[in-house]
Amino acid sequence: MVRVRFAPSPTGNLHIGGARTALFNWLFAKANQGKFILRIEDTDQLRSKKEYLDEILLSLEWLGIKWDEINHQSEKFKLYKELADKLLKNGKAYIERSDQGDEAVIFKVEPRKIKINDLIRGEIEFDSDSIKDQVLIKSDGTATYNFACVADDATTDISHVIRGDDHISNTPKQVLLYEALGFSIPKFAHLPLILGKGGGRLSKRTGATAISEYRNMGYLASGLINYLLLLSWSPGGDQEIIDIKEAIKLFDIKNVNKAAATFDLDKLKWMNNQYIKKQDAGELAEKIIPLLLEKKYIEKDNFDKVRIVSLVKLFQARLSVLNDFADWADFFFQQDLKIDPAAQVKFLSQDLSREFGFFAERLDSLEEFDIISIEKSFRDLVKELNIQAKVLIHPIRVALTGKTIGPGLFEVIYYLGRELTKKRLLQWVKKED
RNA sequence: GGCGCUAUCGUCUAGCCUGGCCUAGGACGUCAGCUUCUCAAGCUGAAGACACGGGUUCAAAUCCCGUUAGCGCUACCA
Repeated sequence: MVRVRFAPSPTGNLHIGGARTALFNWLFAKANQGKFILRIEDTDQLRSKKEYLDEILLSLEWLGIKWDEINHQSEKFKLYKELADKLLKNGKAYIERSDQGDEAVIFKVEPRKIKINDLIRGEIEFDSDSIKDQVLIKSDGTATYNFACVADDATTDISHVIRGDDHISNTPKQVLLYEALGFSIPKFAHLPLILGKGGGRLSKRTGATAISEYRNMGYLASGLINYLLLLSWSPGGDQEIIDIKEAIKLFDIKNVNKAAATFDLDKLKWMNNQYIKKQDAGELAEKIIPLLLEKKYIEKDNFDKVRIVSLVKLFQARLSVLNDFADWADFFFQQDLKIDPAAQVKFLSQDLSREFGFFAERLDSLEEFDIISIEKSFRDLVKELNIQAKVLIHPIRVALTGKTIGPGLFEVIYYLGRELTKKRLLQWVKKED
């Protein structure tokens, strides 16, 4: 039975690297009908915080990574003590007393060679000469990372330890402990690291690290998952858009790369846009509505959902992140239009009173206020005025949306509605006495 | 410093195990064009890589050795 675990420590948020490790573990479990266990490594009582734990759990849930079991190291002090006593009894560990009289349990490292067969990297050999005797139980009575890790993996029957590259050097220390304790050794797979832009470690400076930040920026869990999946893994061909269901079918740990990968926000954005385009506009609207409420663009229990779905459709293809919608569609929700100064200078400097006035009149007299009729009335007007359509389209767009960019003008007019359109047009018509 | 890991376009990668099908494929990004009321989206095209040096071989991106560079670990943190 395949049993894997993801073991975050609640001393920080769930970040990109952790999420990728969790994803690969989860995928490996799913692909092999195994179990995915979440272990909270909270032995560091000083740095572990409840809010971090909550954030990690929430982020995993948001990503759709569900755990079959969960356990906390802070509740297993007794286990660690028992195992340490066992090593003390059979002479594989000793007690060291500090000047203050505190006692620590130390593991004796005998000189020898340790071989591990990594599922991703193949055989790696270490010499225990380079490993010092290891502290098992600290003088405050808590277990050290390597000891707790082995104790937990062994007693929860973890079959495969899939974790970050940074743990390779811990592996020989842990193998020694498995053997001393008489436990069978799990299979190891070390995932390459995810680097920040420029090659260094992923950090705040090189981009957001917390999963929750990506959620707040309006990334879709599906898009982020697909992007993460492609960091250091590929199905072996050219396919890139792989949803989670297909990923379970295709995932094979043998196809994990050995080299570290650099996180690329541009590609993440592209990927997210792919998923936004694929998603049903109604579902997308459900996710966008909270953002609009937050901006006070709409009022709770008092908005036209159908209209919002239509507006979402208007922008869907051009959204990299959900939050883009609130920025680009603001003119549909704000009474007082904010006009981009540069756009105003470029398109509204000249007097368009006559043209705007005519168009407002035509819209007013339209029997059917639909997109086709709006466009027809506009085309007729420019023909009569003997001007090019775009000469008038751009200024009107700026007058109505405050921007030079946006969806098709006639759709904009339709969804803005007759009255608001007229009002925004007429603001540019100089009154003559 | 010691130990370990890694090395294909700027980035993510396919190919490497099982040498010839590789004048190295795809994607993001960049640039150009098409479309068009703008911006996206879409479509078409372009530029762009086997880190270096030695082997082995009829033949090497692929196998071997070395060099260089990058990264990780080297805690009574996890």
